[in-house]
Amino acid sequence: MKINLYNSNTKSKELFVPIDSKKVAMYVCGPTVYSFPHIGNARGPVIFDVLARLLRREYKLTYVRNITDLEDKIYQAADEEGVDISEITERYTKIYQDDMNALGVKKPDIEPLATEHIGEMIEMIQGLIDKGHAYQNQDHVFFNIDTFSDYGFLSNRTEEEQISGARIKSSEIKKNQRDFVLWKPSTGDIPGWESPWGYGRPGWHLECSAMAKKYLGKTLDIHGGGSDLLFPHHENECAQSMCSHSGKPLANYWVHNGMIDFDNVKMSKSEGNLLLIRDLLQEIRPEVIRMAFLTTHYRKPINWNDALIIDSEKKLDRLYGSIRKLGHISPGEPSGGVINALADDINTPKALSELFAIVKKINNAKSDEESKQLASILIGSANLLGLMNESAETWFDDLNIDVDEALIERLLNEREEARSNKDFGRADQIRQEIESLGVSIEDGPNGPVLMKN
RNA sequence: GGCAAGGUGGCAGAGUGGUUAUGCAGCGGCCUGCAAAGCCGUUGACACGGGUUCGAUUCCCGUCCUUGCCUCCA
Repeated sequence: MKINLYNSNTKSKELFVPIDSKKVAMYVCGPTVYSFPHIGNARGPVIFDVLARLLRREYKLTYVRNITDLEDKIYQAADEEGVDISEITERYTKIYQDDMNALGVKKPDIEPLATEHIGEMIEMIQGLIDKGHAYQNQDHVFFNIDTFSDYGFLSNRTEEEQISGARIKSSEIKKNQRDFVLWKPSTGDIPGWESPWGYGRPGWHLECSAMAKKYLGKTLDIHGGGSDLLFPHHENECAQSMCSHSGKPLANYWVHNGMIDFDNVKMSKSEGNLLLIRDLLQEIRPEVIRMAFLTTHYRKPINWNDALIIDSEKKLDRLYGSIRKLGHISPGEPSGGVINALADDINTPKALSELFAIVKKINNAKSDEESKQLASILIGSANLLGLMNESAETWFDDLNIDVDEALIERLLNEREEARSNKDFGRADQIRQEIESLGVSIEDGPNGPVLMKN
């Protein structure tokens, strides 16, 4: 299997060749745990989950996704609620993990906490100071950008561009206004650790560099994250890591997922248009959300709206519909078409079209035997995308609405009686009544089947 | 202003230098008491203007428009 990935660094699709032909090291920037994750927070995890599933077919993958439990917004949240910082971080870490699990995102191999790696960070800062890439000033330590001539290579920004575009106020304690903080002092209730530069805490970008190095080595095969992290977060990670590791690249392949828009406006805290996963799951089944993500190629924006949800649900209806009458089917080997689509820069829309091609074959199959064989391939293929995790029975039975089952049962019996008496006017009347309750009826060879409207 | 992505049929959304995406919706059949589901067939597209080419939706240039990043953000 040859995998091609779009590398943000070179802005082109490249053949993926890991450093070790048997192993792959992948690091993805995880959440800052200070509030409920929103739908945008889930896109990356779902995409990288698909990539991980694909990679595991071929390689021994070590997938690391960090938890940032060390950040000023967390302290602010704790302060506002009047609770301990750990209460905030533990609560939202749990919620994040639960939400991801609901969406069928498998756990990464390692989920390190920033607060458990302060030692590694201090060590990295010291190394940078020793090499002349960082300097201390007024209890702060800054990365000295002027010592890294490649600064800006990842996000493709020249120095002039960074300065002309920047609205950062020039700081008196920095040598260059683009220098970023590696260590800063902590006062009051803000947590801190003892360090050679006084009591304080690390700057934002450092944790990823330190943890990536610890668990995966100096150069990663794949580094992933949202496209909005490209600058400055990943640029700064690169600077720190490369200067710490005598110029070795931090990652060979940079993979960035696109954002989710809401009415064509980016969903973000500052826009105040956050859609929480938790709230969404009240109304929508998790697999529908996952399908909605996979409908669009990962690098493009997704516009989130009701039509997308309805569409996604119907796609799943078609997938599950094809295996509905076949009983229990075990997942088989995924189809080559699906694997190839995913291997081509995670082309999930193409992979879905391959799934529907199998559905068509199942529906056209001449025998049950043939259908079942194809269904096994379908499920195995869909599983690679993290779809079709339940049985068709569960999918269609899960009406997910409040219904008076006894009432429907009674109406159903009444209708069957009318039908057997060829009183079709009455039968249709009852069907309408049932449909007004949110349930539709399908008459099949084995009697009527209920479906959600 | 700089950097980057994109404008595909009614909607969503892949892809391609020359013939089919796919899903939903529509239309005509089959099936059904009627429907639904399923099947068969079918309408319908590549922002605009140039250029390269035997031929461009696909490559190049320009125009218009949309979006993201440049500041915490997935």
